[in-house]
Amino acid sequence: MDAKRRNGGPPRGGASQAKRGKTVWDWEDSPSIFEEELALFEEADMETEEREGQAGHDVIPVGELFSADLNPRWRRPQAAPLNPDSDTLVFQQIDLDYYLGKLCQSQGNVPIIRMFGVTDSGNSECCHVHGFAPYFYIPAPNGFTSDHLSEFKRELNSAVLKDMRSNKDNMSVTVLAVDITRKESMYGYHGKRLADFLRITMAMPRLIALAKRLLEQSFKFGPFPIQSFSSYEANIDFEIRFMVDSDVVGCCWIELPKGKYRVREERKVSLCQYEVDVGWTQLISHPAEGEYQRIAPLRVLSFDIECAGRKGIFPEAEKDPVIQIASMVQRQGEKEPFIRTVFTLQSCSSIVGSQVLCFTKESQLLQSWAEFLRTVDADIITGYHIQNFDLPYLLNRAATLKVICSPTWALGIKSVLRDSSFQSKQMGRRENKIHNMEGRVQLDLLQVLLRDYKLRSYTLNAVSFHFLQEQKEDVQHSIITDLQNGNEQTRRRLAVYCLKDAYVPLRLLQKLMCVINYMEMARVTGVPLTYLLSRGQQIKVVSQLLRQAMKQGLVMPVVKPEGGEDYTGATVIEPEKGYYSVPIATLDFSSLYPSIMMAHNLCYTTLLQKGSTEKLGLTPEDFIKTPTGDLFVKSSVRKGLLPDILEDLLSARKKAKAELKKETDPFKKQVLDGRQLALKISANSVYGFTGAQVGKLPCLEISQSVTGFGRQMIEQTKQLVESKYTIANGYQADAKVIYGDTDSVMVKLGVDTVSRAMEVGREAAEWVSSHFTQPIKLEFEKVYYPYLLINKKRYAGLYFSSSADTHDKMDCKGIETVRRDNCTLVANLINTCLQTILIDRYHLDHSDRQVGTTWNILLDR
DNA sequence: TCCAACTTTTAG
DNA sequence: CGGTCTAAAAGTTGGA
Repeated sequence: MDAKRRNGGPPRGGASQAKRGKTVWDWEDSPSIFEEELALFEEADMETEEREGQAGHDVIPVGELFSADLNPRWRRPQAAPLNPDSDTLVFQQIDLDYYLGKLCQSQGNVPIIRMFGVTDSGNSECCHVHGFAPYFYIPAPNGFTSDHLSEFKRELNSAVLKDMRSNKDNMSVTVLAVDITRKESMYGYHGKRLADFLRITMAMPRLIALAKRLLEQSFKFGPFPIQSFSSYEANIDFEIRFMVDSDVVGCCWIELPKGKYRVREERKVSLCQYEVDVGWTQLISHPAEGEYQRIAPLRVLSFDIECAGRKGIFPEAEKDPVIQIASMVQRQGEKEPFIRTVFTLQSCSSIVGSQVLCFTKESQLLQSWAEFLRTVDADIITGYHIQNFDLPYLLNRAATLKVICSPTWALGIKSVLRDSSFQSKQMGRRENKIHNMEGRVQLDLLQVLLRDYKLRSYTLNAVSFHFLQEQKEDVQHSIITDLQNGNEQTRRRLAVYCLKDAYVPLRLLQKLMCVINYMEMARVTGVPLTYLLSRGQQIKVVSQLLRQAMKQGLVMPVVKPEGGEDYTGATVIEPEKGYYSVPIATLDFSSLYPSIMMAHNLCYTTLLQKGSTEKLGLTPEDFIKTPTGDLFVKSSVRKGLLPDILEDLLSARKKAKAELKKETDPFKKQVLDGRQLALKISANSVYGFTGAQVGKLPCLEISQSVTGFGRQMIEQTKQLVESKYTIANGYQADAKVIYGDTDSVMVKLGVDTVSRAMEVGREAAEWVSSHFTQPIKLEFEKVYYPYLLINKKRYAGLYFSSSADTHDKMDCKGIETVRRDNCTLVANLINTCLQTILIDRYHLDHSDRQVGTTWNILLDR
């Protein structure tokens, strides 16, 4: 009896049955709220379906666990037969990578793109895309003609072969092709002159860097002198190269027309229901518009493991066993998980609403769970801290017990662990474990939260409370082993805890709309979903830049990273510190940096490098000089790529917001809101990209000009407001800008009501806007009343925006209440103080004379 | 006790 | 290989 499944009455037993003396646990009261929730799932299931295996009484031999009769929900829907001659295959691609493989026996390895996806009917699919090869460019040397092509190719090929450390694949052809094309470098404006470039196509992606290095050092061929070549687009990931060239964006829908693809019956390498081969020019990529905005019914699996650690020692996979694995599987877009199961070591009492599978041997538990994972065939695997804990632990544990090393988790590819550490100015050093699982997207909720949310605490309990207002089942880590060594009731207690830990990430995923938001970001920026989770900000801009550049015959240079000096950023207006018991209007430039770049046509392609003006014979009408003294041509001469990208992003955002307003379907609303957000973030990261000094294409002329304009604008705004709103001009009082930071000014307009401040604020914003170039726009944002200005970047106030009668919130910036480097007592204390002096101000100020006097002393008046 | 250098955290 | 930006406050550390 290796595995059993039970379904019994309410939990019985308790401390009296525990083998270990004292009552370490105090739990045998009523079922928890979570247990009731689980039970409700069961009822819901019953209404819609006959009793399936889910609620049986029988003990099931382990071999039968995966039988379709017993666990019909585990598998995906049956895949209809696919006839490539008459059927078109349409699927949403969710992951895209490449591998090296042989097209036929005689030839060497070639890179093959692989797309994983899901069809509308929920069938999984793996598509091998053939025929796309990596390439890069170099400028053609002077006097180069097509007659030199073959010699160049031959020389480069032999140089590459000579330099290869080991020629494992026994390649003889590394350079597949060299062609002359007319291109222009995107860096700097040089009169729209196309020049000859050599497009060098290599046999494998990793040969690109090699060829680039050889050409950069010194390269001799034919009658040409030894020279070094700068390279273009040699640092582009192969996946991105393919996606840009074939107009595929992350998570888009792909159509394989009938007659254009082949179905694999044998030689299947994946566990997908459909596995097909197609040529890279045959597939159709649909832009994410209209019906192709939809999302396929993806399977999302969330899991959590429990280990029996030794007292006071963090569990180690080499020593401590895995005792439970809970899993929940949900279809994207549905409200509840349709699989709820926990695998336990040793017996465990039943839990209504979930399946309990008990094992006597840990190795069987692990093996069965791996089989479960393959059977469920999830598209997205989630959980909390799975990337650096659960998955590595399972893998190391399996290695220790010498099980499930092969077959592996997902594909026919062995899963291995890799350590990666990366450093950035922003994030510091960060160590991560990488666990390959081709075809399944690993979405560790902890990583998502670390990336996108600033929280006081990242424990699952704290996060759950923060977002869901719910506490976890409380089980101290120290008693896990005791619970395991107790009886089937204590192990049940543990299993409920484990199930909740698998359930909460699913809830969070839903609440934060992670899947939708990430998918929209992938679609907007054009990178694969997995890039968003494993890579930084830059790749998203590179992807967009390449797409835009390709349309105009521009190529992107490879620049060697060299850190330079920091450049000047934004201005913070010296605050007039104090407590303001009058309304303070706040005016903001919306999307300041993007709109500066658009208004002044700042781009790589419009930058005039030293001496270019004379060389190109440009008149002063053709270009502008930025506050930092850099020169850029006007859009009448050439429209920049970055302004183009930004316009696309911002107009798409406008469109998404308009659609959002009209849309009534809540699911489509979520998608549109996710898109709107992705577009905003993308627009704002373009500036950061140009200023990233160790980046793919830094251009400080752009970034320092942007901040330079920003500084100028905030000063000008201050002066404009203070010059117009004066007593001399017939206003009640002289307006005063009391503070401002980067893109905002706080103005004391001298009016005494919120509604009046709103009126004047709106008018002022509009008037100031008219002094700036389109699309720069100053907007009225909010009124603070009252307003406490402590210092630069530290203030608080009651926030009025939607209504002049009631405040939306108490807004605190930079103060202890929002900082995470104090204990909560400090935050609470300060928060109470602020509430008192901001919200209860009338009480203090007017009604209570005694306190009112103290108040005046405090305010120094 | 003071101060400069460094760290952490936020605003935008 | 990977890695948006600067300004600025306030706290910590360590040397004189």
